[in-house]
Amino acid sequence: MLDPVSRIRRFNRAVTSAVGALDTSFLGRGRPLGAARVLNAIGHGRTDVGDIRDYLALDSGLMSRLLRSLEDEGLIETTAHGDDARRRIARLTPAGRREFNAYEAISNRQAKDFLSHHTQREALLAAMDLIASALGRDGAVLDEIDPRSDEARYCLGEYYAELARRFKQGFDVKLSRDPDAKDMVRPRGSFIVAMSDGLPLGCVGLKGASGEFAEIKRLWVAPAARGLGLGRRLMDAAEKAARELGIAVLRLDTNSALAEAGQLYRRSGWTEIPRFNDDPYPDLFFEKRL
Amino acid sequence: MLDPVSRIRRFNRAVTSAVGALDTSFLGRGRPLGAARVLNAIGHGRTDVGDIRDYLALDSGLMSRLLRSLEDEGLIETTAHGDDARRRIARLTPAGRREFNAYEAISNRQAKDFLSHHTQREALLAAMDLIASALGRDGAVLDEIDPRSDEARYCLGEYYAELARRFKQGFDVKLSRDPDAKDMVRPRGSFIVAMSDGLPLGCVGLKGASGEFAEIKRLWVAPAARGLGLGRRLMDAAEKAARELGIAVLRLDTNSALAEAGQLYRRSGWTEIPRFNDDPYPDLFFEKRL
DNA sequence: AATGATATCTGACTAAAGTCAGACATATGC
DNA sequence: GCATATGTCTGACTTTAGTCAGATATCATT
Repeated sequence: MLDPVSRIRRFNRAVTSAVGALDTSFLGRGRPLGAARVLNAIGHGRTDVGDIRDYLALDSGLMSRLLRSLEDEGLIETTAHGDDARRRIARLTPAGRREFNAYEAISNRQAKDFLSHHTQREALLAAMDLIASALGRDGAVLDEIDPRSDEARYCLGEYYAELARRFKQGFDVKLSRDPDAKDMVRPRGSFIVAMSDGLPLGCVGLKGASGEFAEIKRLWVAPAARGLGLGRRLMDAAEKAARELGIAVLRLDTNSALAEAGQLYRRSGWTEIPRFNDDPYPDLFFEKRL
Repeated sequence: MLDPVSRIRRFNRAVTSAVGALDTSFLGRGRPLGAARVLNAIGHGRTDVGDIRDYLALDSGLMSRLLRSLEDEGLIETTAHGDDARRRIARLTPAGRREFNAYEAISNRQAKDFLSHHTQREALLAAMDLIASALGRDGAVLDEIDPRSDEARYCLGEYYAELARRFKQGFDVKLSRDPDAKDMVRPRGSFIVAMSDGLPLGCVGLKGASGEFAEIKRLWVAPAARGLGLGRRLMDAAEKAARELGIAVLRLDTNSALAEAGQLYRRSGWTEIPRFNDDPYPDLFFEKRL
């Protein structure tokens, strides 16, 4: 009764019926599920017909007919792609936008209903994040963004909060050598986030232009996404950016309380070096030559 | 990006594609999904045709045809129900059992694959338990069982472990007034577990025959299932059993460290009374007249 | 300009799922 | 015993999903 496989299968059964309920409620708008799925994909910003076809795993003939039926209903318009007239772009008409909003409202209401019936909301949401990340393990996309953007600031906030929890003496950004955002933007450096379906799951900063070496800063992975190799991917991406910027030597500082991070560095070709700055928080220092 | 509704919807999307993958793998056995679902329902112990129809939400005509096709394949047999000859009972033939096992193997393999790709297994399983319980909130079934059965012993083990965590001074069953199992079996008392799809989610004991009152003991709800009103349901079931056994006065002892429990008692008609035993652990005592 | 690759569309299918009215046998209440 | 309700089955549909072989237009390369 405790065996992991039956626990997973119990989860599968519970979730299958929940998904079925959502599908059924979508039928309430008098449109087959296939057409509703295409409309929703377009509404969520997928405009390229081929892209939608891949995403929904549809046959090209079926896709074409579904598009036609939505067009006949006056919900979408299709135009040729500017660069390549073979490709088609689908867009919602105002009527289509209204219909899409109605589907959104159904989904949102279901989500709210679910939440409102439960007291331990944060635990439930954390569990959902964890599972969504685990299921969509290949789903996280790495993006280079501005370290002052909302997504980046969210990641940094979580990162600082975690340091505060894990360091015995707490953590105060002001006491640490906080890198200037401009040093983490090309051409001097870079800032990379891992996004999964709108949720930031991790980040890393490459702080360049401070002499003979550049630094890796602010490597963070959301608790929900640990154990999926995201830290590795972020580090690889940061190294790649460093190479592109012509950086030859990378350094970083960390704290021995962050054991997973230390392991990751050692396993990916970093070597420990003596202290190279006077920041009060780190007690471990690494270098890697590219 | 942090709003609860989008987090739930991200979870929905992740899970929808996972469910789709399981469905697709079921098609590998050359049978349409509808027939496979019926076969699996029968294999999992649903034998009553009407019950299967409700569970899978099938039209009676469709259901009948699916049964016929499984019968033609030699996988099931149907017979009339003993009490009511209108109702039909479906059972697997040996060939059907083999085919069902093949589907089971597919599900089990998928579950194992999923686990083997992740490092934080316990966290993942705990999250799945939590969500499965939350989604299947009406799914928990209360059963009266022997307090020496595996399910009961599992619940009690979890209960003791939780007390040990929550009491400052720890918890040792041997120091407490551990009720004799025979006092929690009819006709003297009762022991009730809440089972959800094979997983015990909670328990409560009714210890009778010790004089002018009976006692409620060992009320426990699994962390994954808290906030769903299961404690209330268990207490109601225990009171019902007490009434059936002709018990007029119920008492219980608890500890103020278990705040939720105290709240539950107060909200369901129990009144605080002076200490009525010398057990070292409890510091709060309640009574309820039926 | 010719060739081959690519993106989409059309026509002609099949399979699966779902619907509905009515038939039939059996149960239940008076 | 009779009327009514219930559970299952059959026949005759419709709708949705999915498949496949070309047709057509466009792009990239030589």
